[in-house]
Amino acid sequence: MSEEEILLQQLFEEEKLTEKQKKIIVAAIESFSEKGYAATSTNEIAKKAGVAEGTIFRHYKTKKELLVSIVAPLMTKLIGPVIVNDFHKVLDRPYEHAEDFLRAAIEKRREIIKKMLPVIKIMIQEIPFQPELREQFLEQIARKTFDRILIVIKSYQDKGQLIEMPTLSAARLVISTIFGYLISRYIFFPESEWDDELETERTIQFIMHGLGKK
Amino acid sequence: MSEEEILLQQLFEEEKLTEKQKKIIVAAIESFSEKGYAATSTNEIAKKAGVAEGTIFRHYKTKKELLVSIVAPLMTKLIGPVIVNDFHKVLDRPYEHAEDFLRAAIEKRREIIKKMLPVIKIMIQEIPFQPELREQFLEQIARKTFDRILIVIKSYQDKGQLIEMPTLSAARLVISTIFGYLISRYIFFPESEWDDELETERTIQFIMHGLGKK
DNA sequence: AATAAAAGTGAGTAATCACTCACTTTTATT
DNA sequence: AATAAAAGTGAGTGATTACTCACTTTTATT
Repeated sequence: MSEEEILLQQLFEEEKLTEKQKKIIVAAIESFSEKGYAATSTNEIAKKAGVAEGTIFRHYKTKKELLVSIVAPLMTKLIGPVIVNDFHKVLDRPYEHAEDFLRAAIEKRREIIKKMLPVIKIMIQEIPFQPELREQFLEQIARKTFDRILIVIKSYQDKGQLIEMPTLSAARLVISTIFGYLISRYIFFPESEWDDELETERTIQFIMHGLGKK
Repeated sequence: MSEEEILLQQLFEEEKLTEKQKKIIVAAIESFSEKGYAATSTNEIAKKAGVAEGTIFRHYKTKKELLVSIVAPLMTKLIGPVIVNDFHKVLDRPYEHAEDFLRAAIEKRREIIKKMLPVIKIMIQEIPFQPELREQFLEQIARKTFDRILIVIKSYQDKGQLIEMPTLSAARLVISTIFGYLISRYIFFPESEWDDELETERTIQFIMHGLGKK
Protein backbone atom coordinates (compact mmCIF):
# COMPACT_ATOMS: atom_id res chain seq x y z
CA MET A 1 0.00 0.00 0.00
CA SER A 2 1.38 3.40 -0.98
CA GLU A 3 2.03 6.23 1.46
CA GLU A 4 -1.03 8.09 0.23
CA GLU A 5 -3.28 5.09 0.60
CA ILE A 6 -2.12 4.61 4.18
CA LEU A 7 -2.87 8.23 4.99
CA LEU A 8 -6.28 7.93 3.36
CA GLN A 9 -7.14 4.81 5.26
CA GLN A 10 -5.97 6.35 8.53
CA LEU A 11 -8.12 9.42 8.01
CA PHE A 12 -11.24 7.96 6.41
CA GLU A 13 -11.30 4.52 8.05
CA GLU A 14 -14.88 3.40 7.66
CA GLU A 15 -16.04 6.03 5.15
CA LYS A 16 -16.93 4.71 1.72
CA LEU A 17 -15.04 6.56 -0.99
CA THR A 18 -15.08 5.91 -4.72
CA GLU A 19 -11.75 5.59 -6.52
CA LYS A 20 -12.13 9.01 -8.12
CA GLN A 21 -13.05 10.53 -4.80
CA LYS A 22 -9.85 9.17 -3.27
CA LYS A 23 -7.87 10.69 -6.12
CA ILE A 24 -9.58 14.03 -5.52
CA ILE A 25 -8.69 13.95 -1.83
CA VAL A 26 -5.07 13.01 -2.50
CA ALA A 27 -4.76 15.78 -5.10
CA ALA A 28 -6.44 18.31 -2.82
CA ILE A 29 -4.15 17.47 0.11
CA GLU A 30 -1.11 17.90 -2.10
CA SER A 31 -2.19 21.22 -3.60
CA PHE A 32 -3.63 22.70 -0.41
CA SER A 33 -0.48 21.94 1.56
CA GLU A 34 1.87 23.22 -1.15
CA LYS A 35 0.06 26.35 -2.32
CA GLY A 36 -2.50 26.97 0.37
CA TYR A 37 -6.27 26.49 0.26
CA ALA A 38 -7.23 29.89 -1.17
CA ALA A 39 -4.54 29.76 -3.86
CA THR A 40 -5.62 26.33 -5.11
CA SER A 41 -8.31 26.15 -7.81
CA THR A 42 -10.78 23.32 -8.22
CA ASN A 43 -9.72 23.12 -11.85
CA GLU A 44 -6.18 22.38 -10.71
CA ILE A 45 -7.34 19.69 -8.28
CA ALA A 46 -9.43 18.05 -10.98
CA LYS A 47 -6.53 17.96 -13.43
CA LYS A 48 -4.13 16.57 -10.83
CA ALA A 49 -6.67 13.93 -9.83
CA GLY A 50 -7.44 13.07 -13.45
CA VAL A 51 -11.19 13.65 -13.10
CA ALA A 52 -13.71 16.14 -14.49
CA GLU A 53 -14.21 19.26 -12.43
CA GLY A 54 -17.87 18.37 -12.04
CA THR A 55 -16.92 15.17 -10.23
CA ILE A 56 -15.51 17.21 -7.34
CA PHE A 57 -18.85 18.95 -6.89
CA ARG A 58 -20.73 15.67 -7.14
CA HIS A 59 -19.06 14.68 -3.86
CA TYR A 60 -18.60 18.09 -2.21
CA LYS A 61 -21.07 20.94 -2.45
CA THR A 62 -18.34 23.57 -2.24
CA LYS A 63 -14.56 23.84 -2.22
CA LYS A 64 -14.72 24.66 1.47
CA GLU A 65 -16.65 21.46 2.14
CA LEU A 66 -13.78 19.56 0.52
CA LEU A 67 -11.34 21.31 2.84
CA VAL A 68 -13.40 20.56 5.94
CA SER A 69 -13.91 16.95 4.88
CA ILE A 70 -10.13 16.57 4.95
CA VAL A 71 -9.23 18.52 8.09
CA ALA A 72 -12.13 17.55 10.36
CA PRO A 73 -11.31 13.80 10.39
CA LEU A 74 -7.70 14.71 11.18
CA MET A 75 -8.78 16.52 14.30
CA THR A 76 -10.91 13.59 15.39
CA LYS A 77 -7.88 11.37 14.82
CA LEU A 78 -5.60 13.73 16.72
CA ILE A 79 -7.70 13.82 19.85
CA GLY A 80 -7.99 10.02 20.02
CA PRO A 81 -4.74 9.27 21.85
CA VAL A 82 -5.32 12.09 24.32
CA ILE A 83 -8.51 10.49 25.55
CA VAL A 84 -7.57 6.83 25.27
CA ASN A 85 -3.84 6.48 25.90
CA ASP A 86 -2.76 9.27 28.13
CA PHE A 87 -5.78 9.18 30.35
CA HIS A 88 -5.95 5.48 31.01
CA LYS A 89 -2.27 4.70 31.06
CA VAL A 90 -1.49 7.52 33.45
CA LEU A 91 -4.39 7.25 35.80
CA ASP A 92 -5.24 3.53 35.69
CA ARG A 93 -1.83 2.00 35.16
CA PRO A 94 0.23 5.13 35.60
CA TYR A 95 3.74 5.66 34.39
CA GLU A 96 5.66 5.77 37.62
CA HIS A 97 7.87 8.67 36.61
CA ALA A 98 6.89 11.86 34.82
CA GLU A 99 9.82 11.24 32.46
CA ASP A 100 8.23 8.05 31.20
CA PHE A 101 4.94 9.78 30.56
CA LEU A 102 6.68 12.53 28.62
CA ARG A 103 8.66 10.04 26.56
CA ALA A 104 5.52 8.12 25.60
CA ALA A 105 3.57 11.31 24.85
CA ILE A 106 6.30 12.74 22.62
CA GLU A 107 6.78 9.48 20.72
CA LYS A 108 3.07 9.15 20.06
CA ARG A 109 2.80 12.70 18.68
CA ARG A 110 5.93 12.29 16.61
CA GLU A 111 4.48 9.17 15.03
CA ILE A 112 1.20 10.93 14.18
CA ILE A 113 2.85 14.04 12.75
CA LYS A 114 5.22 11.96 10.63
CA LYS A 115 2.30 10.14 9.03
CA MET A 116 -0.05 13.10 8.62
CA LEU A 117 2.33 15.98 7.92
CA PRO A 118 0.69 17.49 4.81
CA VAL A 119 -2.77 17.42 6.35
CA ILE A 120 -1.43 18.90 9.56
CA LYS A 121 0.12 21.72 7.58
CA ILE A 122 -3.25 22.45 5.97
CA MET A 123 -4.91 22.43 9.39
CA ILE A 124 -2.40 24.87 10.86
CA GLN A 125 -2.70 27.17 7.85
CA GLU A 126 -6.48 27.28 7.69
CA ILE A 127 -7.50 27.33 11.35
CA PRO A 128 -7.12 31.13 11.56
CA PHE A 129 -9.46 31.72 8.62
CA GLN A 130 -12.14 29.03 8.92
CA PRO A 131 -14.29 29.61 12.01
CA GLU A 132 -15.67 26.10 11.67
CA LEU A 133 -12.21 24.55 11.92
CA ARG A 134 -11.06 27.05 14.52
CA GLU A 135 -13.91 26.19 16.83
CA GLN A 136 -13.45 22.45 16.42
CA PHE A 137 -9.74 22.86 17.13
CA LEU A 138 -10.20 24.95 20.25
CA GLU A 139 -13.03 22.87 21.68
CA GLN A 140 -11.85 19.42 20.67
CA ILE A 141 -8.08 19.55 20.53
CA ALA A 142 -6.70 22.48 22.51
CA ARG A 143 -9.13 22.33 25.39
CA LYS A 144 -9.10 18.56 25.91
CA THR A 145 -5.33 18.31 25.53
CA PHE A 146 -4.91 21.06 28.08
CA ASP A 147 -7.35 19.45 30.50
CA ARG A 148 -5.59 16.09 30.31
CA ILE A 149 -2.17 17.61 30.78
CA LEU A 150 -3.49 19.52 33.78
CA ILE A 151 -4.67 16.29 35.41
CA VAL A 152 -1.45 14.48 34.65
CA ILE A 153 0.73 17.31 35.97
CA LYS A 154 -1.37 17.54 39.11
CA SER A 155 -0.91 13.82 39.71
CA TYR A 156 2.88 14.06 39.44
CA GLN A 157 2.88 17.16 41.62
CA ASP A 158 0.96 15.17 44.23
CA LYS A 159 3.55 12.42 43.97
CA GLY A 160 6.16 15.06 44.76
CA GLN A 161 7.94 14.64 41.41
CA LEU A 162 7.21 18.17 40.18
CA ILE A 163 7.60 21.59 41.74
CA GLU A 164 4.53 23.47 42.92
CA MET A 165 4.23 25.91 39.99
CA PRO A 166 0.52 26.51 39.14
CA THR A 167 -0.56 23.63 36.91
CA LEU A 168 -1.89 26.03 34.28
CA SER A 169 1.52 27.60 33.70
CA ALA A 170 3.27 24.25 33.98
CA ALA A 171 0.94 22.81 31.33
CA ARG A 172 1.59 25.71 29.00
CA LEU A 173 5.35 25.27 29.38
CA VAL A 174 5.28 21.51 28.82
CA ILE A 175 3.07 21.85 25.74
CA SER A 176 5.22 24.68 24.33
CA THR A 177 8.36 22.65 24.77
CA ILE A 178 7.00 19.47 23.22
CA PHE A 179 5.33 21.13 20.25
CA GLY A 180 8.22 23.55 19.87
CA TYR A 181 10.40 20.48 19.38
CA LEU A 182 8.02 18.78 16.96
CA ILE A 183 7.37 21.92 14.93
CA SER A 184 11.11 22.64 14.65
CA ARG A 185 11.67 19.03 13.72
CA TYR A 186 8.99 18.58 11.06
CA ILE A 187 7.89 22.03 9.90
CA PHE A 188 10.80 24.46 10.18
CA PHE A 189 13.89 22.33 9.68
CA PRO A 190 12.79 18.95 8.33
CA GLU A 191 15.87 18.95 6.09
CA SER A 192 18.36 19.10 8.96
CA GLU A 193 19.70 15.86 10.36
CA TRP A 194 17.96 14.93 13.56
CA ASP A 195 18.89 12.27 16.09
CA ASP A 196 15.33 11.86 17.25
CA GLU A 197 15.96 9.62 20.22
CA LEU A 198 18.65 11.95 21.52
CA GLU A 199 16.61 15.12 21.00
CA THR A 200 13.61 13.53 22.67
CA GLU A 201 15.72 12.71 25.72
CA ARG A 202 17.13 16.23 25.81
CA THR A 203 13.67 17.68 25.60
CA ILE A 204 12.57 15.50 28.51
CA GLN A 205 15.70 16.41 30.46
CA PHE A 206 15.00 20.10 29.79
CA ILE A 207 11.43 19.88 31.00
CA MET A 208 12.47 18.04 34.15
CA HIS A 209 15.64 19.88 35.09
CA GLY A 210 15.95 23.03 32.97
CA LEU A 211 19.26 24.43 31.87
CA GLY A 212 20.54 25.84 35.15
CA LYS A 213 23.48 24.20 36.88
CA LYS A 214 22.60 22.35 40.06
CA MET B 1 -0.91 59.66 16.67
CA SER B 2 -3.18 56.67 16.07
CA GLU B 3 -2.13 53.06 16.53
CA GLU B 4 -1.95 52.55 12.77
CA GLU B 5 0.18 55.62 12.22
CA ILE B 6 2.64 54.43 14.87
CA LEU B 7 2.90 51.04 13.18
CA LEU B 8 3.40 52.70 9.80
CA GLN B 9 6.10 54.98 11.11
CA GLN B 10 7.86 52.08 12.84
CA LEU B 11 7.88 50.01 9.67
CA PHE B 12 8.51 52.63 7.00
CA GLU B 13 10.66 55.11 8.97
CA GLU B 14 12.45 57.05 6.27
CA GLU B 15 10.42 55.92 3.26
CA LYS B 16 8.33 58.62 1.60
CA LEU B 17 4.72 57.56 1.30
CA THR B 18 1.79 59.58 -0.02
CA GLU B 19 -1.35 59.79 2.09
CA LYS B 20 -3.23 57.43 -0.21
CA GLN B 21 -0.33 55.01 -0.18
CA LYS B 22 -0.44 54.92 3.62
CA LYS B 23 -4.16 54.18 3.47
CA ILE B 24 -3.50 51.37 1.02
CA ILE B 25 -0.92 49.83 3.33
CA VAL B 26 -3.15 50.10 6.39
CA ALA B 27 -6.06 48.53 4.50
CA ALA B 28 -3.86 45.78 3.09
CA ILE B 29 -2.46 44.90 6.51
CA GLU B 30 -5.96 44.68 7.93
CA SER B 31 -7.36 42.51 5.13
CA PHE B 32 -4.30 40.29 4.72
CA SER B 33 -4.15 39.52 8.43
CA GLU B 34 -7.89 38.88 8.74
CA LYS B 35 -8.61 36.91 5.54
CA GLY B 36 -5.16 35.92 4.32
CA TYR B 37 -3.20 37.22 1.35
CA ALA B 38 -4.62 34.95 -1.34
CA ALA B 39 -8.21 35.48 -0.20
CA THR B 40 -7.92 39.28 -0.29
CA SER B 41 -8.71 41.08 -3.57
CA THR B 42 -7.12 44.32 -4.68
CA ASN B 43 -10.63 45.67 -5.25
CA GLU B 44 -11.38 45.10 -1.57
CA ILE B 45 -8.18 46.83 -0.46
CA ALA B 46 -8.96 49.82 -2.68
CA LYS B 47 -12.47 50.17 -1.28
CA LYS B 48 -11.28 49.87 2.33
CA ALA B 49 -8.55 52.44 1.67
CA GLY B 50 -10.93 54.76 -0.15
CA VAL B 51 -8.83 54.94 -3.30
CA ALA B 52 -9.23 53.81 -6.90
CA GLU B 53 -7.94 50.34 -7.68
CA GLY B 54 -5.53 51.84 -10.19
CA THR B 55 -3.82 53.78 -7.42
CA ILE B 56 -2.61 50.56 -5.85
CA PHE B 57 -0.88 49.59 -9.08
CA ARG B 58 0.60 53.06 -9.47
CA HIS B 59 2.66 52.29 -6.33
CA TYR B 60 3.04 48.52 -6.59
CA LYS B 61 3.52 46.61 -9.81
CA THR B 62 1.70 43.56 -8.49
CA LYS B 63 -0.31 42.45 -5.49
CA LYS B 64 2.63 40.33 -4.38
CA GLU B 65 4.89 43.39 -4.44
CA LEU B 66 2.46 45.07 -2.04
CA LEU B 67 2.72 42.05 0.27
CA VAL B 68 6.50 42.00 0.16
CA SER B 69 6.69 45.77 0.70
CA ILE B 70 4.85 45.22 3.99
CA VAL B 71 6.54 42.08 5.30
CA ALA B 72 10.15 42.73 4.24
CA PRO B 73 10.56 45.89 6.38
CA LEU B 74 9.12 43.97 9.32
CA MET B 75 11.86 41.38 9.04
CA THR B 76 14.51 44.08 8.88
CA LYS B 77 12.94 45.60 11.99
CA LEU B 78 12.79 42.24 13.74
CA ILE B 79 16.45 41.44 13.29
CA GLY B 80 17.58 44.85 14.61
CA PRO B 81 17.53 44.09 18.34
CA VAL B 82 19.25 40.74 17.81
CA ILE B 83 22.31 42.42 16.33
CA VAL B 84 22.38 45.60 18.39
CA ASN B 85 21.00 44.82 21.83
CA ASP B 86 21.67 41.21 22.59
CA PHE B 87 25.08 41.11 21.08
CA HIS B 88 26.52 44.24 22.61
CA LYS B 89 24.79 44.12 25.94
CA VAL B 90 25.73 40.51 26.54
CA LEU B 91 29.25 40.46 25.21
CA ASP B 92 30.43 44.02 25.85
CA ARG B 93 28.57 44.84 29.03
CA PRO B 94 27.13 41.44 29.72
CA TYR B 95 24.19 40.67 31.92
CA GLU B 96 25.84 38.90 34.81
CA HIS B 97 23.18 36.22 35.13
CA ALA B 98 21.52 34.26 32.36
CA GLU B 99 18.18 35.07 34.02
CA ASP B 100 18.69 38.77 33.39
CA PHE B 101 19.51 38.18 29.76
CA LEU B 102 16.39 36.05 29.32
CA ARG B 103 14.20 38.64 31.03
CA ALA B 104 15.46 41.43 28.77
CA ALA B 105 15.19 39.28 25.63
CA ILE B 106 11.60 38.25 26.39
CA GLU B 107 10.50 41.78 27.24
CA LYS B 108 11.98 43.16 24.03
CA ARG B 109 10.20 40.54 21.87
CA ARG B 110 6.95 41.02 23.74
CA GLU B 111 7.09 44.73 23.06
CA ILE B 112 7.74 44.23 19.34
CA ILE B 113 5.01 41.61 18.91
CA LYS B 114 2.47 43.75 20.76
CA LYS B 115 3.08 46.64 18.39
CA MET B 116 3.34 44.67 15.14
CA LEU B 117 0.90 41.81 15.70
CA PRO B 118 -1.13 42.01 12.46
CA VAL B 119 1.97 42.26 10.28
CA ILE B 120 3.60 39.42 12.18
CA LYS B 121 0.52 37.29 11.53
CA ILE B 122 0.81 38.01 7.81
CA MET B 123 4.49 37.09 7.88
CA ILE B 124 3.87 33.77 9.63
CA GLN B 125 1.04 32.92 7.24
CA GLU B 126 2.86 33.74 4.01
CA ILE B 127 6.38 32.52 4.69
CA PRO B 128 5.52 28.95 3.65
CA PHE B 129 4.21 30.09 0.25
CA GLN B 130 6.43 32.99 -0.80
CA PRO B 131 9.99 31.77 -1.49
CA GLU B 132 11.20 35.37 -1.41
CA LEU B 133 9.93 35.88 2.13
CA ARG B 134 10.91 32.39 3.22
CA GLU B 135 14.50 32.91 2.16
CA GLN B 136 14.74 36.31 3.82
CA PHE B 137 13.29 34.85 7.01
CA LEU B 138 15.63 31.87 7.14
CA GLU B 139 18.74 33.83 6.22
CA GLN B 140 18.05 37.04 8.09
CA ILE B 141 15.93 36.13 11.09
CA ALA B 142 16.18 32.45 11.92
CA ARG B 143 19.85 32.02 11.20
CA LYS B 144 21.10 35.18 12.91
CA THR B 145 18.86 34.71 15.92
CA PHE B 146 20.13 31.18 16.28
CA ASP B 147 23.75 32.23 15.91
CA ARG B 148 23.42 34.92 18.57
CA ILE B 149 21.68 32.63 21.01
CA LEU B 150 24.40 30.05 20.45
CA ILE B 151 27.07 32.59 21.39
CA VAL B 152 25.16 33.78 24.42
CA ILE B 153 24.48 30.26 25.70
CA LYS B 154 28.12 29.31 25.18
CA SER B 155 29.20 32.33 27.24
CA TYR B 156 26.93 31.38 30.15
CA GLN B 157 28.04 27.78 29.89
CA ASP B 158 31.64 28.98 30.17
CA LYS B 159 30.68 30.98 33.24
CA GLY B 160 29.37 27.74 34.70
CA GLN B 161 25.80 28.98 34.93
CA LEU B 162 24.38 26.45 32.46
CA ILE B 163 24.70 22.71 32.13
CA GLU B 164 26.83 21.25 29.37
CA MET B 165 24.08 20.25 26.98
CA PRO B 166 25.16 20.85 23.33
CA THR B 167 24.54 24.52 22.61
CA LEU B 168 22.53 23.67 19.49
CA SER B 169 19.94 21.73 21.47
CA ALA B 170 19.98 24.26 24.28
CA ALA B 171 19.35 27.08 21.81
CA ARG B 172 16.44 25.22 20.26
CA LEU B 173 14.90 24.63 23.69
CA VAL B 174 15.30 28.24 24.81
CA ILE B 175 13.85 29.59 21.58
CA SER B 176 10.94 27.12 21.67
CA THR B 177 10.11 28.07 25.21
CA ILE B 178 10.24 31.82 24.66
CA PHE B 179 8.31 31.84 21.40
CA GLY B 180 5.95 29.18 22.69
CA TYR B 181 5.09 31.62 25.45
CA LEU B 182 4.71 34.60 23.13
CA ILE B 183 2.68 32.69 20.52
CA SER B 184 0.33 31.33 23.21
CA ARG B 185 0.07 34.82 24.67
CA TYR B 186 -0.60 36.81 21.50
CA ILE B 187 -1.74 34.40 18.80
CA PHE B 188 -3.59 31.48 20.38
CA PHE B 189 -5.14 32.91 23.53
CA PRO B 190 -4.92 36.70 23.34
CA GLU B 191 -8.37 36.87 24.95
CA SER B 192 -7.35 35.10 28.15
CA GLU B 193 -6.21 37.19 31.08
CA TRP B 194 -2.45 37.16 31.35
CA ASP B 195 -0.27 38.37 34.20
CA ASP B 196 2.64 39.10 31.91
CA GLU B 197 5.25 39.82 34.54
CA LEU B 198 4.41 36.64 36.42
CA GLU B 199 4.34 34.45 33.31
CA THR B 200 7.64 35.90 32.14
CA GLU B 201 9.22 35.00 35.47
CA ARG B 202 7.77 31.51 35.35
CA THR B 203 9.10 31.06 31.84
CA ILE B 204 12.56 32.13 33.00
CA GLN B 205 12.32 29.88 36.04
CA PHE B 206 11.32 26.98 33.78
CA ILE B 207 14.22 27.51 31.42
CA MET B 208 16.69 27.73 34.32
CA HIS B 209 15.38 25.01 36.60
CA GLY B 210 12.80 22.93 34.78
CA LEU B 211 9.84 21.34 36.49
CA GLY B 212 11.56 18.55 38.40
CA LYS B 213 11.80 18.74 42.17
CA LYS B 214 15.31 19.35 43.47
C1' DA C 1 -32.56 -8.69 -17.87
C1' DA C 2 -34.94 -4.56 -16.53
C1' DT C 3 -34.89 -0.59 -13.64
C1' DA C 4 -33.25 2.70 -10.60
C1' DA C 5 -29.78 5.05 -8.36
C1' DA C 6 -25.31 6.72 -8.05
C1' DA C 7 -21.09 8.31 -10.21
C1' DG C 8 -18.92 10.76 -13.71
C1' DT C 9 -18.64 14.19 -17.49
C1' DG C 10 -17.45 18.67 -19.76
C1' DA C 11 -19.27 22.57 -21.91
C1' DG C 12 -21.28 26.58 -20.08
C1' DT C 13 -22.06 30.66 -16.71
C1' DA C 14 -21.97 34.75 -14.09
C1' DA C 15 -18.89 36.71 -10.99
C1' DT C 16 -14.63 38.04 -9.75
C1' DC C 17 -9.73 38.40 -10.44
C1' DA C 18 -5.26 41.19 -11.04
C1' DC C 19 -3.89 44.45 -13.88
C1' DT C 20 -3.87 48.34 -17.86
C1' DC C 21 -4.37 52.72 -19.86
C1' DA C 22 -5.98 57.05 -21.52
C1' DC C 23 -7.08 60.71 -18.98
C1' DT C 24 -7.45 64.30 -15.01
C1' DT C 25 -5.72 66.40 -10.87
C1' DT C 26 -2.15 67.65 -7.76
C1' DT C 27 2.50 68.79 -6.62
C1' DA C 28 7.27 70.22 -7.58
C1' DT C 29 10.58 72.85 -10.45
C1' DT C 30 12.01 76.64 -13.01
C1' DA D 1 3.02 81.75 -14.19
C1' DA D 2 4.47 78.10 -17.25
C1' DT D 3 5.99 73.42 -17.56
C1' DA D 4 6.95 68.95 -16.23
C1' DA D 5 6.56 65.16 -13.33
C1' DA D 6 4.14 62.52 -10.14
C1' DA D 7 -0.15 60.92 -8.16
C1' DG D 8 -4.71 59.55 -8.77
C1' DT D 9 -8.73 57.87 -11.42
C1' DG D 10 -12.21 54.46 -13.11
C1' DA D 11 -13.92 52.21 -16.98
C1' DG D 12 -12.32 48.36 -19.42
C1' DT D 13 -9.49 43.89 -20.32
C1' DG D 14 -8.85 38.91 -20.89
C1' DA D 15 -8.14 35.23 -17.78
C1' DT D 16 -9.62 32.60 -14.14
C1' DT D 17 -12.85 31.49 -10.54
C1' DA D 18 -16.26 28.25 -8.11
C1' DC D 19 -20.04 26.11 -9.39
C1' DT D 20 -24.23 24.19 -12.50
C1' DC D 21 -26.69 21.12 -15.37
C1' DA D 22 -28.26 18.23 -19.03
C1' DC D 23 -26.44 14.22 -20.30
C1' DT D 24 -23.78 9.54 -20.35
C1' DT D 25 -21.77 5.66 -18.02
C1' DT D 26 -21.30 2.56 -14.25
C1' DT D 27 -23.01 0.07 -10.35
C1' DA D 28 -26.56 -1.85 -7.31
C1' DT D 29 -31.22 -3.81 -6.70
C1' DT D 30 -34.94 -6.50 -7.96
